Amino acid sequence: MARRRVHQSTPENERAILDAALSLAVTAGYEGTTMSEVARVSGLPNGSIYYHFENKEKLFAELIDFCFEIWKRDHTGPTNRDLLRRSIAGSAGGSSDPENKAEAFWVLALMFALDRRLEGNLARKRYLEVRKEMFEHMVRRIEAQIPDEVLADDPEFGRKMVVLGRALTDGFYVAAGAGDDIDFAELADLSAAAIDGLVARRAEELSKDKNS
Amino acid sequence: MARRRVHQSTPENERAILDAALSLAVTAGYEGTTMSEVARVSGLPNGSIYYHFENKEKLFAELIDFCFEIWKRDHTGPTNRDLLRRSIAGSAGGSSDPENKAEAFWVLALMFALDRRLEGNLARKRYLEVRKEMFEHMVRRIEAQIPDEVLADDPEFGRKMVVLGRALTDGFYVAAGAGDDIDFAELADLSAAAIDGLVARRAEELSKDKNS
DNA sequence: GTCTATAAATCGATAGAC
DNA sequence: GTCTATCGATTTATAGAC
Repeated sequence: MARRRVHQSTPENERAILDAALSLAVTAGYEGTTMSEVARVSGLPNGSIYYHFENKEKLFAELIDFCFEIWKRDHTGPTNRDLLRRSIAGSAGGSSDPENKAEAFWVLALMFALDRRLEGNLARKRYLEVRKEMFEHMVRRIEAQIPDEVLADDPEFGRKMVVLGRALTDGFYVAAGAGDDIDFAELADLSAAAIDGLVARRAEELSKDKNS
Repeated sequence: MARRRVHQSTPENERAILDAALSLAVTAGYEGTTMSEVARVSGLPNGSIYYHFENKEKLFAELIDFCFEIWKRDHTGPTNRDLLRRSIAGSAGGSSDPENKAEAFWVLALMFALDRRLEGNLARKRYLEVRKEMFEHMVRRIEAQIPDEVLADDPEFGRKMVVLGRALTDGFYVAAGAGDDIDFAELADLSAAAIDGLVARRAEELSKDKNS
């Protein structure tokens, strides 16, 4: 028999609730995920959910934070030259890998972005903040790969490339959700090549201007 | 006093119901749009909705068809060289132009694509069919703009470009929904340039291979 | 065909025993 | 802290008068 500590706060149960909420929300979204189902999947009774989390909004707000921490951990390695390729390729595995929290999170996030009836909802507000943090995070990473002359000419160029990259990533998650018949690995390469091409072309134009 | 015809089937009411459903669904999605609200906005009582449409699923399935017809009408002009640019630029005006049915439709469509709990839902099934038709429609249009040598070398190249273009369009609608601070017109140009660059590069590679 | 009233099911949330 | 039972609000859909 394993020892069991009795008089103690049990964050394990909160983890179980968050895990249950995530796995459900990925396929059903915010409004489609009911607190009863969260209770059932987590193995806890209905009332316990409301003991650990004040209400549905706050549960999902904490879920956003919970997932963002995982995302940051997965996207902070010092050596990673093709974030975009990885993100897009990851969109394909929505249903195949249930343990891939980062990808699961992204689908939930898209629903929060689109559902404008959730205006004012605490969880949606938290996601929009996280979305901005993710954006700045990726701007810092991509600017290191852009020639200095390009950034000197247009300091916003890196941000624009991130906007493009995020649109592509979001779009491929939509495609995965719609069940489009796509070779995600190949399209991820094409996407990366398309953005690299824009950077190269801009650098080329600038060097031409200088020599004239 | 205007004349009023009494004993007659009234498709005007069905139009009013479809219009009401669309304007609501754009901001609230499928599940967020209630039949009571549709009734209220359309000006008809609750029961009349169910007289004209069998149930919620069939109402939305017909709404998809209704919007697709508008979309086809707007995207079939013989002279239109930059579909992608227009689509992306249009994503910005989600809230500004309430009469822009084509753009409104796109947002509703994204929700149908993402909400996997609607598996088996008639309206979602209809959208996925329409999504395929839209895809083929755009493939035909883009292949006319791709050099023959490229298509001879890779007959699927046009389809891949449409996949990229659609991902970008979908992604920018997500960005608009999230309220991202973006110059959509400029990003639309960059997107078009990115895809044009891929085509040009492929054509360049092929002509180089031939001369070796 | 139009409209009211309401049924049947489900949701988020709470009360209170243990 | 855990669990059951249930409230009150909301949703889709129907029944039936007009």
